[in-house]
Amino acid sequence: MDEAINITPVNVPKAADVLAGMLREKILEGNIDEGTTLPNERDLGTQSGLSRASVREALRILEGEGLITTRIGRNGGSAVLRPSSASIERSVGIFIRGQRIRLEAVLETRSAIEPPSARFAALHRTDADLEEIELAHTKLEHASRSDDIPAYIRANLDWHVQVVRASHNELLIAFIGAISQSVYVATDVEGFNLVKVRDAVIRAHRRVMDAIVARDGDAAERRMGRHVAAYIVDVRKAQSDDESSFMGNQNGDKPKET
Amino acid sequence: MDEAINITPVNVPKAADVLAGMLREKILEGNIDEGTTLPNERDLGTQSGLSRASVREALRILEGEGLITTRIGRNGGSAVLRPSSASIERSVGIFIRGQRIRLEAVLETRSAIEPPSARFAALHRTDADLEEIELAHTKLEHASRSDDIPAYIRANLDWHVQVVRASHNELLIAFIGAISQSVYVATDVEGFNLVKVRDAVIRAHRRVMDAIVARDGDAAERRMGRHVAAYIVDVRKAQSDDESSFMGNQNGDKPKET
DNA sequence: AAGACTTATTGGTCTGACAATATAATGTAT
DNA sequence: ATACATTATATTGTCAGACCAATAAGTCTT
Repeated sequence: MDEAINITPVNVPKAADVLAGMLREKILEGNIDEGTTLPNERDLGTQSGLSRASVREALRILEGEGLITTRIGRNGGSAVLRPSSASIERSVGIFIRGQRIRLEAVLETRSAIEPPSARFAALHRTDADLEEIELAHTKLEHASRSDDIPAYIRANLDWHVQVVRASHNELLIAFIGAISQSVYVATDVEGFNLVKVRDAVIRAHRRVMDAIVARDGDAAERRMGRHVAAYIVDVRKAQSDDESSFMGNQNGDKPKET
Repeated sequence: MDEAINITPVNVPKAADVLAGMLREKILEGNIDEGTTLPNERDLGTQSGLSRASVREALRILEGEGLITTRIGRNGGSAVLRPSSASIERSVGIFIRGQRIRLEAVLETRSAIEPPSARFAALHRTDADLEEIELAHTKLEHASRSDDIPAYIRANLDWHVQVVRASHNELLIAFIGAISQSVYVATDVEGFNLVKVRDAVIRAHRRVMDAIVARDGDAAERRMGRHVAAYIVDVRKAQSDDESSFMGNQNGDKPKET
């Protein structure tokens, strides 16, 4: 009896899942131009033999995956989309909040990704990339001089994103973008964005940029590594009184103002 | 007239989106234990004032985000789930396929993430982590000795995943898991898994493991960096005849057999 | 030619019903 | 009393059909 029928657990996929899977494959196959609209919901129903309700559930799934966008009205419908990093950013954000990822771990992840990204930026950059990075740096300096802390934090974040963009590695860009929102929350803490710290940040950025301009990958990686390491130390110092610093809350939950 | 009413584009969220958003917040808030079931669809309908169809669309969205799982039957319903890395893996997979990310970029991403992960592994590892890594290494050696290439590739991949797991950084673990599938496809190429290469891989792994055992972060990062760099060179060499090597196809699309 | 009106197409939502399924409750035989 | 078969029930899965809402194409008027 050891070689009995022995079937696997019964597989009962839902109609909407099946249809979503079929459409997903068709889209990822790549033979459909972006912007092309799928048949309308009623036609999809008759073609697939499903009700409109099931078709709509399938479309909601695909919409959630960032594969289509749906517009109302005449000439509306579900248009095919090239999946962007937005979907990665969303799932990473949910993961961080839902798993209560420690702030420390988010910064650690950034400190892992950015130095090699800086290396690739130095190796693969174009002149246009340099302009973007310089522009972000100028905005950072300006925000720092005018003591506009929120603008400073945003500009700081943007500079880092621009550097990674210069790597021309879409996955690294997506990963950095995904954790940026959390890093933003993390660095919005009292006593962290003091003038002294800000000046050090600006000088460190300058050194990294020099290496990228010179296409010196080793130096770019090394300098960026030191920079983000110092960053972590400063953040840790600035919030040492806040013990339970996980990322479960969307609000800033910054320490009390004194 | 420069300061007219000037409203932003009209905001017309769909009923299902609104409900999904409310439920998402409630879940991520964290006050609901995993496994708790939401009210059934009809109750959700009456409570929210929406039809069951809209409620179901909302639930499909949440299901896609990995926040709930829905079971049929009495005592069924939608149970709250802790979001796992599975959702990240799915969105990254879609991104890689849909954006036609170059194979080169996937390997490059891995070569960026793994060396710092090895450093963290050396710093944060437990003895249990070491056992897992050793186990994976033993399997790798065995597969190599028995010339079981598929098993060898899987074991190789698993070893790398185990090292990153030892870093105890959930985000890095999720990222590596997400690109592992693509790396698997990438490394399943003719002429890459020769005995000579396999022996070098095993020796390199040994050196990385020694550093992790010794809690030597610098050495672990350096050795892992050299290892994955050599990896890329070997892959590039083995598939130099295949020009259009992007990740748009789920099948192996390995070079023709000679 | 410009603007106002009409109409057609499409997604958005609701209602109500029935089918499928998994568990709970109940009954029955040992 | 316990093991097992049967029935009842709660819940999701699916469908059909209708109407509303938004948008753009078509048409008419001036």
